[in-house]
Amino acid sequence: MTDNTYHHGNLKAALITAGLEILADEGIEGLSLRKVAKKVGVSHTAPYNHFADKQALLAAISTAGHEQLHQTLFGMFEHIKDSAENIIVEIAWAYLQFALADPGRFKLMFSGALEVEFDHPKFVEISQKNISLLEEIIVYCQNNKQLQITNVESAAIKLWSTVHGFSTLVLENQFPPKYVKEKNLKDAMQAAIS
Amino acid sequence: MTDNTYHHGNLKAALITAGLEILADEGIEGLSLRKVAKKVGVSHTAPYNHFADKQALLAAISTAGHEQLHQTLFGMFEHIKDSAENIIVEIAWAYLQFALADPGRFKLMFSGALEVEFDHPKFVEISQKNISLLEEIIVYCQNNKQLQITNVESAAIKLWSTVHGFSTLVLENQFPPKYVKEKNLKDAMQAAIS
DNA sequence: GGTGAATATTAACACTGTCAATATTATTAT
DNA sequence: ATAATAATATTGACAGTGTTAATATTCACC
Repeated sequence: MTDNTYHHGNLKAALITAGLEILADEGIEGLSLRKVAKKVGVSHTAPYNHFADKQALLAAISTAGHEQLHQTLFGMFEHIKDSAENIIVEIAWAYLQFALADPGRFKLMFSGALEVEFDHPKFVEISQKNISLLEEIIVYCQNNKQLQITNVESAAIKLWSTVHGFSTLVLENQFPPKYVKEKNLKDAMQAAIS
Repeated sequence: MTDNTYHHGNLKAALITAGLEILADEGIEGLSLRKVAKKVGVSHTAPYNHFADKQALLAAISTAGHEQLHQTLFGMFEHIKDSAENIIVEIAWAYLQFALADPGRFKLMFSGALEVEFDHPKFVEISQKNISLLEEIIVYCQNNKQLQITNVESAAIKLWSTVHGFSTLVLENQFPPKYVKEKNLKDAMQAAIS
């Protein structure tokens, strides 16, 4: 219950947010257990009381990232769904912006730093939530005549695949420069998901 | 010129292939500079005569992986182009199989372990070669009436994005289990890229 | 054959994840 | 409330990591 003595109080949450900060500041390379602990002001083995090992901490940070992504996409959808001409493109753009805004976070989220099945039901939950949101968006666009779809589930997987693939490849500089110039990135993206 | 004395002879190439072997055996976590050196039977600082740092070695291994991918896809295309009903699906399937066959290699290839622009023109070259192959395939399918396309470049980016995104998300277990059961993985993929 | 360049080795450094042993605080039972 | 137990944190150690500096060996060439 105290706040500056032996017991921290809510170390678990503090470690996760500190991890996200390090991710934003130094990228995925700088994210070490000891550095996270030091940032919170705690000994380098204190995290072991809350996470089995580094993997578990990374998984928790990754899950927090997925929650941020969900919040970003959900907020975007709520904000534009009655005004945007092409909702899908706007959502895809938000996804790419999320990746570019904090590449370290995005890379951790999709770097398989997790043993999904067993340990982290929370991750499965948020993952499900994200794809459900995509389905919701698709259904909305369908009703809105912005989209013609027969199988919503397949459409969601397809959309996520394309958007995620494009974002990843941009992030990793896999496209030859002439294909994706920075200026017309949004045009390139629109062409890629159309 | 000798083969078992002080000078190794072709250490650079040996390090790259040893790196690929470790990647296949132990995954990306087990890939350390020292382990690669030990596998080749050389001191742990010998690699520094051929690579500036670990990043440079990883970039070289990654480039070798891209060359293997190119060879795989090119060979597949040559083999099926006159017989397959849906070339695109077969190529996409080969891409996914390449990823699943050696996840460590695939992850390294697309894990941004490189400072593309400057150091490694070879990487840019092979990257260009791969997307050119995709374009070639698309043009072939276009002539073959398997595909209707207006802009080949955009189509290549779109195809690569979708296939790569789907493969990555499968590899990282991001799809909820019910969406992609192991048995109908190919069906799911076909739906995703159709 | 001797000289310089290329290549390899040994030794050391700071940093990492992890474990064992210990210390402190919180909670619960009596 | 006090004693016992659980929860939480610390210190110290260990092997493994990337990297650098200093040194040794071999190669290519005059």
